[in-house]
Amino acid sequence: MVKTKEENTENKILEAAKRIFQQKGLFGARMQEIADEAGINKALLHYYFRSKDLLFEAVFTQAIGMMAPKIDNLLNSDMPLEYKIKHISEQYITFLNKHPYLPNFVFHELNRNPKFLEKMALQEKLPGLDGLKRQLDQLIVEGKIIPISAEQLFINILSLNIFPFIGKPLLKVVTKSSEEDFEALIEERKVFIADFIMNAITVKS
Amino acid sequence: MVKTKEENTENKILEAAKRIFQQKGLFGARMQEIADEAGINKALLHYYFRSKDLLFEAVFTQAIGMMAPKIDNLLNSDMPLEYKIKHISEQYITFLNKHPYLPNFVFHELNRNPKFLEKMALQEKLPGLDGLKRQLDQLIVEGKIIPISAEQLFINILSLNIFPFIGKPLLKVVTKSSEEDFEALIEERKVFIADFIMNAITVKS
DNA sequence: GTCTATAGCCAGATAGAC
DNA sequence: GTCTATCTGGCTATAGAC
Repeated sequence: MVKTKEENTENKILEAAKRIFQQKGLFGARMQEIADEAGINKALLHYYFRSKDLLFEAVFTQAIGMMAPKIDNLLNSDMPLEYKIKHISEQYITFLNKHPYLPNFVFHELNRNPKFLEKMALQEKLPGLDGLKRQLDQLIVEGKIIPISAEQLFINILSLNIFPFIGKPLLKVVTKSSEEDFEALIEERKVFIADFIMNAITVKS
Repeated sequence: MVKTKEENTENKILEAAKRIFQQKGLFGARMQEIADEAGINKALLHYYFRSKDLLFEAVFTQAIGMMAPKIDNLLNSDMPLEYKIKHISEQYITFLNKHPYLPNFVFHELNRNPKFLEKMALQEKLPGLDGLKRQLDQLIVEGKIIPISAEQLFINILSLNIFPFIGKPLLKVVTKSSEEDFEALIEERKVFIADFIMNAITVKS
């Protein structure tokens, strides 16, 4: 009987490293801390991943890999625009609720070291805007939505979905929300964001 | 003749520390690096600020102090809502263009250590949503805007203005923008964001 | 106030037994 | 594969001359 994925050491380390790196960043994390979290000792970390940098890279690559497909889905599926916008927020927010540290982690490290994006050959993996652009042009010609650039709409969709997770500490204070209040606000956004965007771009008859 | 603000040592250190901390974060920054940037030696940093933590705190407090008044302006000035929304983006984006590392820095550190917000007694300095709420209620009753919660509108305004600066590395790649292209996109948003929001909340006659 | 030199600590990495 | 013990370098912080 082979060990399950959760039980083997390499995976235990990755899971522990994920938790620690995502909360503290590359420089804030300690190898000892990760070892403790994984229930093993420091030497084993180096046995499996050679160095802190390489362990970090493994965690970071996996994190990007979790966020990218969701974006691709928004941009390049064949569903109608309204359907996609109505469902992207629900999917994305549900996903981020399970991984609340992810946006802060990914964007902080990307800003610190943008060459991650090139280095990992993500240009080829990351989707472009061509699909969305075609879809928008069509709807604009039909007079169904106002003229809007795919770039700006895309930036808005991502902003509205992701920023609340990054800005949570500040937003909680300004909106005077308890933890439960804020969770409710986020939950509400699963439909609120889509309505807001559709209102903004739909041509009223 | 007294030294100008820019020339005195304490201020040279603060400016240098700001640049380094904002790019690398508390743990990524090195005291030696800050000393070099300020054109002095490490010992002087400790002479003026005692420790790395205290120097960091000085920089961070100042950073928060730069962002908060802009938010207060949005929430608690007496101007009409449409005027405020139309001008907040222009002001905020102009400001962030001059301090592009600020959002990433502030929100990363707030997530790492949310007690900064309480510790600095910012609850009293940070504005609440009461003013905006009253303004919205009035407009809703008059039938000029759709029913919308002040909390959600506030989160949206902040998201649309701030996120592009945090997400820049990713957004540049996905939108296939050069540095100049992306700057143009941001510039465009000074008016685009306001139009987008007003479209979303205005009741069409 | 500003400098050089150094103390003291801590974290990443390795050696080597089992 | 997994452990304990240890090396090594680098970083914050301080001592002390000027």
